[in-house]
Amino acid sequence: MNNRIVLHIDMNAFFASIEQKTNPALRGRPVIVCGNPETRTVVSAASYEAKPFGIKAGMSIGEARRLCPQAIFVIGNLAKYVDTSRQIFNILRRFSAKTEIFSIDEAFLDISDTCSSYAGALQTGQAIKKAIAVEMGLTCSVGIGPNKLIAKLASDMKKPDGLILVPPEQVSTTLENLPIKDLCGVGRQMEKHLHALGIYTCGDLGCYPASMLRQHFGIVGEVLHNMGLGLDSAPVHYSDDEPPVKSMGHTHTLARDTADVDEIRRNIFSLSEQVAVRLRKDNYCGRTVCLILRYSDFFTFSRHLTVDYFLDSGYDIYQQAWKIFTRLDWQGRAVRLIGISVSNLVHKTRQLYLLEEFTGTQSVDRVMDRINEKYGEFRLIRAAMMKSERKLVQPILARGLWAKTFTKGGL
DNA sequence: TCTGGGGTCCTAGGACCC
DNA sequence: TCTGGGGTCCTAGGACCC
Repeated sequence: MNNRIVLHIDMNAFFASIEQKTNPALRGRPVIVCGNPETRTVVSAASYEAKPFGIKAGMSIGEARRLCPQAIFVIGNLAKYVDTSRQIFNILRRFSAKTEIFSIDEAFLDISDTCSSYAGALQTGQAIKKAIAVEMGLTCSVGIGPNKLIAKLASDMKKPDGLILVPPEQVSTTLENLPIKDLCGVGRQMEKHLHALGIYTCGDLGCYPASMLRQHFGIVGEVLHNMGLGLDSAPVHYSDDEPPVKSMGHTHTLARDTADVDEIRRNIFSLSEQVAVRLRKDNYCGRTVCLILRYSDFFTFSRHLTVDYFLDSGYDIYQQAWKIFTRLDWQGRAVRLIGISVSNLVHKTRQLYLLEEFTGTQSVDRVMDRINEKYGEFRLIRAAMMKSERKLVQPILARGLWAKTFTKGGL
C-alpha cells in the first residue's frame, strides 16, 4: 500500500455539459438538467453558466427558477449519460486497468504500477484530460494523491478543467484549514457532531485524540481520525472485483399527495412491476421486499418482509408489499412518495434457472418481458396497474395476453 | 429550499437456536 | 428451570454518497 499514486477523475457539470455538447444552442447559456417539470422534481445538474446564480443539485425547480429566471430547463436523458459515461470509462482503462467506477461521472485510477513518480502522474493526468476533451468534447477535473481520499479532495480543488497534485509531503498543509464537510463521508449530521466537539477543519480532526473519537463514534471514529491525517488504505476496486448488487428498487413522488387507497395500491403494483423487470433483466431475484412511504408532512419510513423463496415477479413482489401495507397503522394519511425495493439478492446462475420451477405468474412475466422489449417499455401491463381496467388496455398488442394475465395473475 | 431517485453501510434490538 | 452466552437472521431506521 506504500507509495501509491491514485488519480480521481471527476467530470465537470456532467449532465449539463453533455446537453450543451449535443445541442449547440445551449452552449454558453445557463442550463439546468432536471426531471419532468410537470412532476415534483429537483435540479439534477447545472451548467457552469448557471452555478454563479446559486443553482445546486437537489434544489427545487421553483427555487432554481426564482434564482435564475433566464435558465434553460432540460429534461435529463439518463440513457444518454450512461452511454457517455461508458465511453469515458473505456478511455480511462487505456491509462490503467486498475480503474474503479465510483459513480456515473467519477472514477479512481491506481497508476502505481505504471508510473514511478508524481511528475509522471501529472503527465498521465494531462493526457487523460486531453483524450476526454478530444474524443468526447467534455472537460474533467483530475486530482492526484497518495490515496483515494487525497485524490478526491484534490480533484475538488479546481473546477472546471482542473489538474491538482497533492504529493505526500503536502498532505498535512493541504488538510490543515480544509473544512471537515469537504471530506467524503462527513455529511450534515456528522459535521454538526464534530462542530460540537470543537472540530472544524481536517487539521482539527487529525489533532483530536483517536481514543476520544472512538468513544464518540465507535468504529467510525477510527476512520475519522485517519481522514484527519490524510490516511486512507482503501484499495482502488477495479472491474474484476466489483462488489455485487445488494438491492434494487424504485421510488416515486406522486404528482399530488393522495389518501386514495386504490391509487396507492396501483402505484405499489406499478413500482413492483418496474423493479421486477429490472431484476429479471439483470438475472437477479431476492427474498426481502421493502415498502417505503413518505407522508405529506415528510415523515418517511420503511417496512421489510422476508419470505423463504426468491422473487422476481412483479405480482409476487406486489403481493408482499401489499401485505406490508395492509399491516400498517396507516390511518388514511396522505401519501407523498411510495417506494419498493427488493434485497437479499442472488444472481441467477444457469443451474438455478434449470432448477427453477416456473409458476404461472413467472411464465407470463417472461412473455410480457419479450413483448415489452420488442414494442417498448410497459406497452403491455397488468390490469391491476390500471385505473379503469378495460379502456386503457393497449389495443392489439394486449389482446389475448391481457386476458391471460388477468386470470393467471388472479387479479 | 414546499424539498427526486438510485444506491450503500452501519447500528441496535428482538427472535430463535444450540 | 427462577439459567448464560454466542451466533445468526430479520427488521427498522439513520446517515451518507452522487
